[in-house]
Amino acid sequence: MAQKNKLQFIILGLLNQQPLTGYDLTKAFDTEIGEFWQAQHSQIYPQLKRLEEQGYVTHEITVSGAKLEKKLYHVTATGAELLRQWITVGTPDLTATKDEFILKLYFIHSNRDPRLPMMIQEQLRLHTDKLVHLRQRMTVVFPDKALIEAHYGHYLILQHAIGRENYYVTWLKQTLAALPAEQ
Amino acid sequence: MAQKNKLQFIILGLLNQQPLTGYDLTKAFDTEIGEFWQAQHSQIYPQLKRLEEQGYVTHEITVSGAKLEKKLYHVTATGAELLRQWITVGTPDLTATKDEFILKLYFIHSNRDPRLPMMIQEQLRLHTDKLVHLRQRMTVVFPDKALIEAHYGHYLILQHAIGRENYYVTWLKQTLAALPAEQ
DNA sequence: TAAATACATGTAATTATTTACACGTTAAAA
DNA sequence: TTTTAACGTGTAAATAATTACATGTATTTA
Repeated sequence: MAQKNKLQFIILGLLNQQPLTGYDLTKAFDTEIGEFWQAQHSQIYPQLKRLEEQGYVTHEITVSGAKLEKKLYHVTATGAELLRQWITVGTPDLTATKDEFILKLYFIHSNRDPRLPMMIQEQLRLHTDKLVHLRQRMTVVFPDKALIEAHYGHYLILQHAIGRENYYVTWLKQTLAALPAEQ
Repeated sequence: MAQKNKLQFIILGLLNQQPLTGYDLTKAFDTEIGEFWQAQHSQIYPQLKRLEEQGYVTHEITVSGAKLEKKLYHVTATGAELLRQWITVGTPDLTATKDEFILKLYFIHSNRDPRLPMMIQEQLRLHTDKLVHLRQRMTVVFPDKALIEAHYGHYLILQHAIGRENYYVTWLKQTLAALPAEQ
């Protein structure tokens, strides 16, 4: 029971905060949720349809401008209950992170491999950029304590992501510094 | 080009160290590789067949006991070259970690939610156990410096995993301690 | 006002991954 | 010596996820 369709719960969770369109949901995966889960619109629209068939969400049509129809989805009482249950049951499976760089490292046997410095420097750039981006988001999304209290979980996961990237950057720097000097 | 069949490279990388059977490869995903990638035997056997059709690996049959046939796979010259290329090209995509617990946190809005302490404590147990297990592996796999030098990449990823879990545990403890006292 | 970008919703095809089915051997423990 | 666990190799079915196809509207910028 590894996957169990987590996407449905994420959608329910997002809709439980406020009614959204499929397009809005898709965008949510580009920001904070995207830090921990990804989904394309081609996965989201069919999932919304299924959730509606099962009675967990409903939609109303609104019209923007002259004729553009939007479907604004919101959770039903049973949908909210399903969400509550998902959050309440245990989460005993630690899924392994699929990190391609780390995977490559495994196959490098010598600390004198000439590719190592370049590889680590590339990751250092990427993870430093990400860290900067996350810290920036923290200041934008949580400028004051009232907002932290109103969206505590969101605050926690941003804080967690920052700490995680910070560790990654620290580890990369250390690893780079520990490499033998080039001959 | 998000996925690009990384499994094939992992298999090539493992076979490049020493000839292995499909069964051996499957087991490798239970230990260190499993820390960063998972695959079942139902994925591995067909992949081995495809790699052989493409000329990247070959196999020889050995017999264990009276009649148990094993297929021992090893990489070809072109297979080794494909592996080398994969390691050498850049790794610019930071794939998001899919962490179900963190996902659930996002939908908890108040730091007074009665489920929070229980949820964090469960994760604390899980990640502490994992940390203990990883540290244990470090002492078992790398008892001396010579082994570290011979398998530097393997050492690095174990060290990285330990640091990552250590951060996770620290963050969970901190988060638990920062929760408001129960009423 | 024309063009570009963002908004908006879907389906089809392909690939990746998991779970279940299926069969047989060998070595170790009870 | 029997039975259990580990060894060993595969396929089938279902689900998850990505990429490509397909179409049209509204708003903003040049």
